[in-house]
Amino acid sequence: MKVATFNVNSINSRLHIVVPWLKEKKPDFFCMQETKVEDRKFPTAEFHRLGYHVLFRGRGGQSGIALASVREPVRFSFGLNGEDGDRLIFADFGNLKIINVYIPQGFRIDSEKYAYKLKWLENFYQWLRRLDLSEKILICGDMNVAPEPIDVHSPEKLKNHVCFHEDARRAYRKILDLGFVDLLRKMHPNEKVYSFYDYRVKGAIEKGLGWRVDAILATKPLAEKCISC
Amino acid sequence: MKVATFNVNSINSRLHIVVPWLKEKKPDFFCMQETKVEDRKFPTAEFHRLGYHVLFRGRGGQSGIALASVREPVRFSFGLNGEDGDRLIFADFGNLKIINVYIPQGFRIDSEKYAYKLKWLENFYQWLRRLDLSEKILICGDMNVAPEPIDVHSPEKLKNHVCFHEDARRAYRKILDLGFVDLLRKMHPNEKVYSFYDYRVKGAIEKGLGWRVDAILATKPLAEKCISC
DNA sequence: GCGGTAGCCG
DNA sequence: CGGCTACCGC
Repeated sequence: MKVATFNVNSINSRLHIVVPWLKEKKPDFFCMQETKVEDRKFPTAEFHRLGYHVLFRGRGGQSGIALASVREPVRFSFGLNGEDGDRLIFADFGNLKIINVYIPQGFRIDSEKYAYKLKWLENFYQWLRRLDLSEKILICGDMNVAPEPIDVHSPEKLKNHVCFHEDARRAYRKILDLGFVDLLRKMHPNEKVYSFYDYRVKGAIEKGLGWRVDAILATKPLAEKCISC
Repeated sequence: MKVATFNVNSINSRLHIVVPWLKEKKPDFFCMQETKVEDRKFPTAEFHRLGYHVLFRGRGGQSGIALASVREPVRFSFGLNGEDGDRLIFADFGNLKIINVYIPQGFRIDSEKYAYKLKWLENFYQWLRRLDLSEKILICGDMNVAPEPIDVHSPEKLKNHVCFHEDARRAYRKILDLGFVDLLRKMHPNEKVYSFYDYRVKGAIEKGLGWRVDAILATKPLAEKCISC
């Protein structure tokens, strides 16, 4: 079984990358964040053509989330208790449950948006607590949190960044401590692996100025089966 | 010798069409109107890469004009007596002079803009009178005038349109009467040939709702040599 | 920098 | 419809 996650920053502007990639890699599950499209403009047909079922929810402009899967989910829901439906998909595939999430970015630590991010993480934590973690559950997505110093290029300089600030990391850690295993880190305990480079930073990729803010988290029964990440 | 004219409606947005077309057709002269780009953002390198010299003048946003040529002009100027430099290029290639023009559209016949268009046509006429029409001279461009009923899809319905109104046609006719031959009409005296379809009109192309408002005019010594248009 | 939005325009 | 000018967000 293969699972992938990608902050697409507009699915319609990224189809030329996503479609060939899916054709080549054929993941069983493909989680997208920041689809930036209202539901009636979602490119459903493109996914169907590739043999995927697809769940999506967006209001256009910002956020928006989607999950493509070879199998059809037996049930699914959007958001945390009905709120913020364009930031979270829960999909139950019977033997596997997938949560695809786009956690708020938070703008600046002195902003309302950061307070909202911290509250969101707490709500998410409370919502996750109800789950039976002896089941096979995945949380995939853009966490907008780099959990450890190894996950950012300059831990000291970035300690007041909303994606590495101690309060966000603590709130995220609380989620991990429920019993979720960060698969990339499990498979590569000491390796610097980045999932995001800011394209406002000139030469970020060449200079290694990256972040690991995207992740796939698994409950222990599932993490044990992970062979590669 | 091959000459082409194209209202590009933003050269930077049209490069993906213009570049392959130039590679395939290799015209000696390529006249562009509505480049909609200020000079420092003009894609000079793209033309140089294709082996063209290029003249351009624009203030960004609207209008803007450019002329690509395999040969370098021996002299050139923009505008009519220094005015409206982003609507006209005069380029002297020694044995051939080319005038690339973007005549004002005029909005509506009851508007200031239409009065300006008529004045522009008169100024253009006065400017052209000074030329020696025994020389080989071309006027290429978006004339924003359909000269004859055959040049619009619905002559009766469009008689109050700024591009077919009698005053604009009369002013344009005065220019032709200086001794310029409309090459398309010379080569195809009775054929409906359109150079423009309004993309706000649904199905305009399929329904034949076109206009011939673009043209290549030649002085008689040059018109005689025309083999195809 | 590059996605999105809106209103303006031919 | 698809350019433009703007602004917003990450």
